[in-house]
Amino acid sequence: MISFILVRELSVAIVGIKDIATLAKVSPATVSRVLSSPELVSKKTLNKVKKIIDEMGYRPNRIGASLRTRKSGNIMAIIPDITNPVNAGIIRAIEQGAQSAGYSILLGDTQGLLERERHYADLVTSGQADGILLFCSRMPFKVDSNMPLAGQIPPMVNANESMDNDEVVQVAVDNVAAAKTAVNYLIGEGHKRIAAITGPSDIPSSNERLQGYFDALQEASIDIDSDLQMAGDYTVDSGINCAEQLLLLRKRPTAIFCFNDEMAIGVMKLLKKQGFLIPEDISVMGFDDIHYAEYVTPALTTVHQPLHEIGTTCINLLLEQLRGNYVVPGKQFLPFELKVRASTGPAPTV
Amino acid sequence: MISFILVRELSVAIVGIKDIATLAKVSPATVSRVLSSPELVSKKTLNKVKKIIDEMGYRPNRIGASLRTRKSGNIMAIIPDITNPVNAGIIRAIEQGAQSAGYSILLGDTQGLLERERHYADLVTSGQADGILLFCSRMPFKVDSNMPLAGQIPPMVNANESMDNDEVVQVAVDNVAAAKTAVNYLIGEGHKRIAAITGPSDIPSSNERLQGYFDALQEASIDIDSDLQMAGDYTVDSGINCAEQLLLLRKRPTAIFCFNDEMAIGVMKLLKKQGFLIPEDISVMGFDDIHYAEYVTPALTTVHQPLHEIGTTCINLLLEQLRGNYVVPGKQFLPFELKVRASTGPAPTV
DNA sequence: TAGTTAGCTGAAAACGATTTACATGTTAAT
DNA sequence: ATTAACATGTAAATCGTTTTCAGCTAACTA
Repeated sequence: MISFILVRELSVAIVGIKDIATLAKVSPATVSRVLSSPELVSKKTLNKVKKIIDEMGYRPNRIGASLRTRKSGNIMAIIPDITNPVNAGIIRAIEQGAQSAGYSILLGDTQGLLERERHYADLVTSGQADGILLFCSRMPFKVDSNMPLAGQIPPMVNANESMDNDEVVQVAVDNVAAAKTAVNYLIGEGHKRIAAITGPSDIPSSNERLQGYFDALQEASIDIDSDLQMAGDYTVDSGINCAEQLLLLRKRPTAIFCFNDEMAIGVMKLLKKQGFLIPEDISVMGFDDIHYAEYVTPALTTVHQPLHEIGTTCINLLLEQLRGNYVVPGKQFLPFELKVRASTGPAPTV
Repeated sequence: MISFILVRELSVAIVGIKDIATLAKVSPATVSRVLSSPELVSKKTLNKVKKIIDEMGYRPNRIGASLRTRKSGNIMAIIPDITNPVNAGIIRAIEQGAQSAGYSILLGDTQGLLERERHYADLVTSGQADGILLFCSRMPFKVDSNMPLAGQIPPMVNANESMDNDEVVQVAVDNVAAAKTAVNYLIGEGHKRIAAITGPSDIPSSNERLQGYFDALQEASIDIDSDLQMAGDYTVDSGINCAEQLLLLRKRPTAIFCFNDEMAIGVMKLLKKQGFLIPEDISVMGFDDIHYAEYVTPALTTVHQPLHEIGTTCINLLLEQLRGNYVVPGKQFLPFELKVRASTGPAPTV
């Protein structure tokens, strides 16, 4: 218990730029230049200083530097749920890109609470982060909608969600096109009664998927039956509940399109429990293509999202902004892919 | 492109403690006190200053404060893979605990690379973080093993892994006991040929589980057959590969104990593909109890790890250290639970 | 009334780097 | 030999806080 304060003084933080300067018999400024603009200092002093730095194991204090340069070297990632494999996959790619550009990721799991989104967004206001990666759909800043957005918010990119503000740069899959593709495939298999289990109604990406669902049905001249639309909340349990409701219907659907894989897994669980055959009785389609979609039984047909690509695109667009370069705002779409597996098939002929 | 520098100057960063002080006609010191020790300032000035702070939307610059206080308010989480649901689950709990204590989590995904572990550990040396949550088993610092560890490393807790250094505080499930429980259960079901698919041999927790496996067999006087131990790498694919090898054996196992659920899922996939019945022909046991274990078919019997509890315990022990309090080093075990589902059953009677 | 105390407040010195402006030393050109 | 140009180095200001120390006022005690 001789205490960490002591410890840190002694073994870690004691050596500063001034100490190095003294030991190398140069000024602190020279040491600083050795580290950040070595081309400005003579070979001889460069080596001399570098050697001392090595010997002493000197690490420049980032806080001191940040204060002066007004750059923290951190990027704030604001995420509703890090436990969600889609988010985790994207984050992983982001983290890689950030680290190789010398940035660190600050992780903020908000549990969907606006309050916490705001809190984390404030970290950039307070200098702890230089930019934001936002995985939710709400603007975490108070903005004056009469003024151009660019002047009001820090560098930011909206990842894998949609905001209704066209002035923010957004990276995601084209949800309406993707959902439409999925439903078209089901229609192609002869399905006419296709149910949709959506996400929460306040989540734009869910509404976009719903739009794609409508579009596909409309183009195929299939009547839209509102009994076939159920609102889930992206959890397995909600998939189970919604499926229950659907099975109670007088005219059951022959296919169920779930707006994420979790709910699809729930749906399959219930269907199997009730003795339904998948896909012979009812086809099940997911969305996301999480890792496990492939391993449930039957393997889940779903829409693949390119998580790694989404992540790298996000971080690149953010880094570009952080470099002070202009990035054209608006949605940037990445390609999705329909993964046809065993959970979908032709509509029953009865 | 009129640039963020401009932007930030104008709309965000311009108001500092001095501005508030000037406006409120007090000294910066008083403003600081209003924020951090309001009991030291009179009601009247308190209100006056608070009002100005509100009006101006002033947020203290954390970097400036950090420089002075030598506390960054950050905790470094060093994780081999954030995509792993076990890690993600723990992190989520940690993040909550950290945030309510006023700390932010810096996320470092190392992809298992020592170099990156070191890099992230260095962030505390450079003042960017005050403590470390380590999800791997290697010490990311050079330490002199002749000296007590306490003086050489910053506040740190080892999460869900094992380090062979008893001086570091560690939080996890008792892997040997857990594995032993799992294998005992299989033995109780009449299995005698029980295979083990381990993790990488350089991962302590995997070796601990192997030890538990040995212990259980030994106590039941079952001969240990080295053909039945396969080294996987915690991926679904390695589960598939190992299962393949096991099926090629002249005397096949009647149960397969996988050291994580991913590999168990792979094993089940292969078994089903080859027409084996689970658990009638072969029982499959996992470890971790990830979210999806419940939803594969048949539902996976596995060892449940209390992720949330592990997370909160980790963060609490770290916070305790950060407060300067002594924390007794060594392993702290959290209770596991055997979840018996459908993938295991009595040994075939042949 | 004088002296003490308690309660507030302010001035100024940190914290550890970067960076500007300037000084020195060296070389090359006239 | 003088000067200009350049290479190299230094001193000092700066970033935005916190915190120590001292000072002031008002209230209380003797």
